[in-house]
Parts: sequence; C-alpha cells; structure tokens
Amino acid sequence: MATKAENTTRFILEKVAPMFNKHGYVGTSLSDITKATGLTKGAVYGNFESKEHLAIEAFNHNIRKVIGMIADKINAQQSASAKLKAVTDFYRGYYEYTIAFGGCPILNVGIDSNNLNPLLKQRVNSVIGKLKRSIADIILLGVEQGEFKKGIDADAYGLKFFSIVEGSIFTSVMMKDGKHLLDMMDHLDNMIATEIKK
Amino acid sequence: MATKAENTTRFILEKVAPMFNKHGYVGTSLSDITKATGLTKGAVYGNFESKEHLAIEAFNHNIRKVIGMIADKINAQQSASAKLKAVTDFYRGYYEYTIAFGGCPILNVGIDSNNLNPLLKQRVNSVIGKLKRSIADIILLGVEQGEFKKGIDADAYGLKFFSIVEGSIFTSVMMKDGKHLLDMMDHLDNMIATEIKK
DNA sequence: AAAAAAATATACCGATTGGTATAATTTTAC
DNA sequence: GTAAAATTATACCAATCGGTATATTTTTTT
Repeated sequence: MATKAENTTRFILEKVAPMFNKHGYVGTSLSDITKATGLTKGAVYGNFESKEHLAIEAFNHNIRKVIGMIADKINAQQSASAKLKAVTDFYRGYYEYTIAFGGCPILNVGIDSNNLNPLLKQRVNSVIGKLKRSIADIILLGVEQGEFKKGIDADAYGLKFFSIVEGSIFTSVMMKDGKHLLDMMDHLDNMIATEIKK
Repeated sequence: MATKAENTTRFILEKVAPMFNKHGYVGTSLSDITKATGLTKGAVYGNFESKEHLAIEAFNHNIRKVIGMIADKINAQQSASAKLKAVTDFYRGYYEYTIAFGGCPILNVGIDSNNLNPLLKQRVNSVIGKLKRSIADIILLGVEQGEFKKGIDADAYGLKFFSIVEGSIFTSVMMKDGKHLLDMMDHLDNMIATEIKK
C-alpha cells in the first residue's frame, strides 16, 4: 500500500501540475499551491525540497501523461506510416484535451524557463530530444521496412515534425482555434506522403 | 526637439524591452528595471503609469522593430512569390539576430501572458492577426496577378505560415540550433512552390 | 493500546514585490 | 536670470515572496 506521503506527493502533483503549466514558474506562488491543495507549507515542503524541484516534478508529471498517451497510440500500430499517422491523429484531438490544461507543457515550460531556470530548461531540452528521437526512429523503421525513401535525414525530419506540432499548438491555443491544429496535421500528413514515403 | 520625458521614455523602453522578452512579465521586477536603466522608480513611474503598461509598450516596441524589418523586405519586392521569399529569407537570418534578444516576442509574450495577463495577450493576438493578414494579402495578390493558384485559402495559409515560423523559432532557440531554422524555411519555400504557386 | 516515527500545521523569518507621497532637482518658458 | 513647470530621487508603504524551526497531529510499528 502507498504510504501517506506517497499519496500526498501524488495529490500535490496532480493539483499543481496544471497550475505551473498555465501560469509558469514565477507565476505560481506557494500560497497559490497551498490554496489549491488545501494543505499547508509544512506538507508541501515535507514532500518536496523546494519550489524548483516541485516545478520540475510537475513538468515530469505532465510530460509522462502526454508522452504515455502518444506512446500507446504509436505502439498500437505496426507499420511506420501508421505510427506516424497515429501521432498526427493524436494531435488532432489535442486541442480539446489541452485547452483546459493550458497548452503544451513543453512549449510553456520551455519558454518560461529559458533565460530563467536552467534546471527546468535542461529537462525540457531532454524531452525535446527524446520526442525528436522517437519520430526519427519511426522514420528509420520505415526506411528499413522499405516503406520510406532511403537516405532520408531522419533526425532533421524528427525535429521538423516537432516544430510544426509545437507551432500549431501555440497558434491554436492563442487564437482559440482548434480547426487550425487540424489543418496543420493535414499539412504534416501531406509532408509525410510527399517527402518521406516512397 | 524631443522633451526630456520623451527621451527618458524611449531610453527606458530600449533598456527594458529585451528584459521583458527574456524573463517575462512576472520575471522582470521593478528593481531589475531600475538597476538596468540606472534610474529610480520615480523616473519609471513618471513615464509609465504601471508595470503592466510598461510591459505592453515594451512589447509594442519589440514588435515594431521586427515587423518594420519584415515590412521593408516585403515592400522591396514586387511579385507575390518574391515577397514570400523575402519573408523566409528574413527568418533565415532571424536566429543570429534574436538569440541575444531572447527569442521571438510574439512567442515569448504569448506564452507568458496566456492565462495570466489578458491585456498583454490581447495585444499578442492582435499582432498574430496582423501577421496572418499580411501573408494572406500577399497570397491574394499572387492569385490576382496569376502567379498563384486560384481558390486557395489565403487566410489558412497565412496562419500555417505563421505557425511554422513560430514553431521553428521555438525549437531553434531551445536547442540553440540555427541550422534547424534554415531547414524549416526551406520547408516553407517548398510548401509555397508545391501548394501555392501555379 | 502504547511508543516511535512520520507527516502536517503553525508561526515566524528576512527579502522583495509593485506602488506612492513628497522632496529635490532639472528643464522650460518668460 | 528667475519663476513656473516638469521631471527625477528618496523614503516609505502594506503585501507577498520562498523558506524554515518547531509544535501538533496522524500514521505506523510493536
């Protein structure tokens, strides 16, 4: 059975994760946190050594959730092109999913931590690297299986994929325009069809 | 001649604009501002009614500079395709230009102000709308002049263009990878060539 | 159920936050 | 050059910041 502290840790994280995502690191105060959790500073600092570590774990929590969902969609498919389609399909539903949550954690925490919080930024960069890698690996798989063109720069396309996704989320969230995200996923599918597939 | 206050206003704005861009609204304190300008709160509040208005005018200042540069490049070209190429060429040099400055103000202030500062967010949205409009107008010009395909959704492409640019800047700045921005501008040029041009 | 250990609450710390009233200074108008 | 007006500096405000030492409560172990 989970100990009391483990339960509290998870409880705090779940309450706090969307707050950090919406309002950023400096924009989320300890009093915001105690207010939202109904706990006191004692409980918070009993479970997390500092606000910074709490923010990092909140980011990890957010990322685990999103990445987990994408990974499930990817793993449910066999072929490389079906895996890539699973990713764009996932983001086709992302606007509705994320709008209450405050947008993409990578984008939000990335911008928020840049020039301000090196530890957090390092975490974000690590996640970007992993996402790029997982797309690039799918592309390499497609090349191996004869689905995709030989000699394609998988890493560069992984990063392209990522940039287009993040830019689309930014615009959709800012303009409150879920349709735009759909358009952009069509654009990505088209890029895959014309530039990557044989 | 400019009055004393006008000079001071401009001086503060120039000093403060990159700070807000790098560290965000909550991340830039009045003491940061007085330290950077060498002035006192009296001078600051004599020229700006509040920190929020200062942040808004700093954003306007940043935007005017960037938009002005793009507009010059666009206006220097005659044909619609040359105008679009001028935009992607501008962003090909954007990484070096912006890295010391802290990234794109639209992206930074957009993320920063979302769910936190409605006035600032409104300003950002207005700028996004104008950028979309100016790209869409170039596309409409191209259609009119027979360069571009008829029946193309100029507004949707304006927003696509914007999303790809912003996503690319985000990734480039985060990963400190200027090359990626070049790749993405190639991608945009290619999109124009294959989807928009006749 | 009692004792030990773990977890949470309370009360406080110095530092900093944005903002302001007023005094001192500098600029402008005459 | 002097008076009036505009501008900047100083000194202060209450509120809030992240963090901590300690007291209290709750959970776990025996």
